[in-house]
Amino acid sequence: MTNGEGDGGDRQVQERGIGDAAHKKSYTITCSSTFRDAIIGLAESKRANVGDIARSVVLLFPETIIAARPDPGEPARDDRETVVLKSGASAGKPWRRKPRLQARLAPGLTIPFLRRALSIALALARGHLLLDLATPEKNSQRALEVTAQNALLSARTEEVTRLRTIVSALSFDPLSGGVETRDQALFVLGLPPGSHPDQRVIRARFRALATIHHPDGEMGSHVRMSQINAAMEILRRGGN
DNA sequence: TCCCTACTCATTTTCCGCTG
DNA sequence: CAGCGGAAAATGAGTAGGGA
Repeated sequence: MTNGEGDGGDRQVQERGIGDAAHKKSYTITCSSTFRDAIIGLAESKRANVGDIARSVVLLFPETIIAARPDPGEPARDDRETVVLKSGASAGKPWRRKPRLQARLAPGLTIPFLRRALSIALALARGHLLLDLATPEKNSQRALEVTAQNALLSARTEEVTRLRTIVSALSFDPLSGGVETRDQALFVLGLPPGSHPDQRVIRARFRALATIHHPDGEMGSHVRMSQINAAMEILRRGGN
């Protein structure tokens, strides 16, 4: 594998703010097999990975909220997974070890803290925190969970507002007279006027824009979506 | 416009050193 | 000495840039 010492490309990645491997650490999170399976299942259902889930909770929730969560804990003494090496000098040899999750995250975190963060993600996914929203005064644990939920909602609202601003700034201005010509259709789809993109490109562009501007979406715009549909219709009729 | 190359990052697999 | 855990190595996916 490459060693991450690239020059130009590395600079570009850092400038885009994607991050760099040197400032991440690989964590081995030992946990019960039940907890491990639940987190993996959650990750698969969300089309994410364990690192994404842990990162989301760590970013969105105050440290005190995560620390206040009960630690799901280490696996029981008889709770072990067997791993059989598939290659190398020890191929075929079975290894018994504690069930684990692995993730690459920023350094400075502890395993119990990450287990707590993942348990919050699990509780959210199962709707446990939402249930507690209705009865915040019942006890302090529930109050903590409501605070956590509110923190999540607040951060999410902020993010949506920010994304709306970005999408609005980057999107086409709706045409006052609607979409009537081929050039106008190309403009709406963000394609150069006079160009002749094939249907594959047009469909791909339509799908990308529809994902952003569909009225049911968080960034939705009924006017833009109507003009995107009209543009698609013109380019489809016109053939290419 | 397409393809190839170079690169980063995430995930999976493996191994080595520590501990009981 | 075997089990265990941390982390390195291997592998795969994704993306940008440049040249044909």
